[in-house]
Amino acid sequence: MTDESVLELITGRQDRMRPSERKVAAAVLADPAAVVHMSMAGLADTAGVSEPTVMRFCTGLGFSGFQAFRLGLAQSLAVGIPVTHSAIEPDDPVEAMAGKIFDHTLSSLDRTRRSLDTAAVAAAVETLVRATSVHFVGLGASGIIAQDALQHAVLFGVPCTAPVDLHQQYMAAAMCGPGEVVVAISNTGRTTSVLEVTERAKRAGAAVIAVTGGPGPLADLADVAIVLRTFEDTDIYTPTVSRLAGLVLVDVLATAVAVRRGPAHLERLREMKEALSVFRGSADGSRNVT
Amino acid sequence: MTDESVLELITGRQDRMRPSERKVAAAVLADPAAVVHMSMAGLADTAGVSEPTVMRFCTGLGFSGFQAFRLGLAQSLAVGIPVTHSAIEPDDPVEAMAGKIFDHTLSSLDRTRRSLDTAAVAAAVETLVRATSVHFVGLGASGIIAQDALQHAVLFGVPCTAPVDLHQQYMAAAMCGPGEVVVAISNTGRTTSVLEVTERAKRAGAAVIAVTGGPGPLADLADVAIVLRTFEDTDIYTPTVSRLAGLVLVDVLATAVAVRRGPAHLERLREMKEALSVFRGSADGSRNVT
DNA sequence: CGAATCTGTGTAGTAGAACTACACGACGAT
DNA sequence: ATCGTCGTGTAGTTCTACTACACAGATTCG
Repeated sequence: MTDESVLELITGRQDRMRPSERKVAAAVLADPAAVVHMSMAGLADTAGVSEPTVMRFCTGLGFSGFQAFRLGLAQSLAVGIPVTHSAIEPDDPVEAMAGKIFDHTLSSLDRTRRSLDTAAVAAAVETLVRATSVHFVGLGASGIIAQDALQHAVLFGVPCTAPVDLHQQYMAAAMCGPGEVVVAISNTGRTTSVLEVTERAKRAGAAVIAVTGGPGPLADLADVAIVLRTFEDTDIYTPTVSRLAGLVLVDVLATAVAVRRGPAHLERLREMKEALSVFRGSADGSRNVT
Repeated sequence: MTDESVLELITGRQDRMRPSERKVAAAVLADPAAVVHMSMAGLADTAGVSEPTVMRFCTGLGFSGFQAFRLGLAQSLAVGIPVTHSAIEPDDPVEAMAGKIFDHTLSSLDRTRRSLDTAAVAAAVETLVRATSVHFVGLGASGIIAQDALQHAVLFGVPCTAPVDLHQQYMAAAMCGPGEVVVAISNTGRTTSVLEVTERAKRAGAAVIAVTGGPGPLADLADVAIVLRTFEDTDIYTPTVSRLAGLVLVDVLATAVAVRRGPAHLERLREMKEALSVFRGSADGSRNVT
């Protein structure tokens, strides 16, 4: 599993390619979905080159042959074409926009999955398991992630907070003692307020887990830094995928910690989930999300 | 694009299959990743049947042949194997759990994408464009979606609210007038409090958009019902994907509405995003998410 | 400035793959 | 008990991916 999609790979290398291979690249980029169902001869024909050229194109990309290339391309497409390759146009109908946004989200989460540093995640889990209490801090979209993490508090098994107010965040950080953990969330990793809160928490003796979109001040500051790589939000139309990646990470952390806490803890959770069904009219207690 | 993954398709049909085809199904289900790189002869061999049987298996599933089947399988796998087919075990290492949760999330969002009723989304956009103000209501995980929607309020271009408190939600609903829109979010679609709020909003003359995980009381009540199909959360280990699907939908609605509001509105948005950079130490104004 | 080499491309051939027509055996029905 | 049908494997065919080789153009070195 590489951390780059086939489409990215082609785009990146096409200027280093030989002229005729570049023709193939153009043909693939023009209509990737069609290429998936083509034979080698078909692609060679539409690109206006010979079959061996297509073959060289595939091997040059690192694939063992045309078959492997086609398979890889199919997988990249399944996960969705990022908006980098199909931007959202103002006059798109709603269906097209929905499709593009879902595609972009999926491919972006796919990148996060591929580039995720599992060792860092494991370290974070270890830290959280040892924690006596956990504080989630973040502003804006990252604040949403913090609030969502709080909803999973029962899974973490220790008292959790996620103050929405910045001052309250700072107060919580300042009152931290050893054994407490602060999870600082910021996609940019350079939101000054969050950095200040984090610094204060460290000084107070708390362990800091940073959740960020890339290296930066926040990651440097933290004891454990989890980087969530997504496709950058360059355009105004571009949906903000970073918060989704954050939520998935919350899922991972919460379940991993819950599992580590042992079967007794899980049993209590199950009972709690069943009890939640009183808020619903039907007696269907198997569902667990409102 | 069908709304079922290949793995689901096989699982669903395997009891209606002929004995030898069932062998093939078992072989595929046992190690789908390996099958992707097999030849027809290879699969026939590991399943203990002849090549034409494999062929019949593929055509029986609705594929034109083995090639098409293998391609479809590859795409299903790229999107991730849902936990239905690879459950989370308590003694999984963190890396495995992270992988499975990401896989499950991706495949679940893929299902949402495939089964999304774009006509309903278009209708919702239409309703929102006409709105004089919008209120988002929901509790628990769905409350998170409401809060996230509020973060996109600027995109909607009209005053938005998303009260966290249930009573405040009810009050907002009761004070609605014609032209106002209530977006009611509930994955189960049967959370009684949310139903009450929604009913009250309708009586007050507001248009109601329901965001729910399936048909039910809430969907019946709404003027426009958007159903987000995900993989059901049956297990306690299972991550809760419904909120992610909700967030993506929020993205879709927000961008679609913003685009519909015209270029002047978009220009104001761009300026606002640039202004947001003052909260960051660096002068990097191109990023837009904290 | 010319010859040699090397890079880039297409041609021809081959092994193997996917797909198809057919035949055999087993089971159920009349 | 025999006929028919359903399920399965065998043998053959076509088309596919892949490979070895040869030619043309550019480049470089004598």
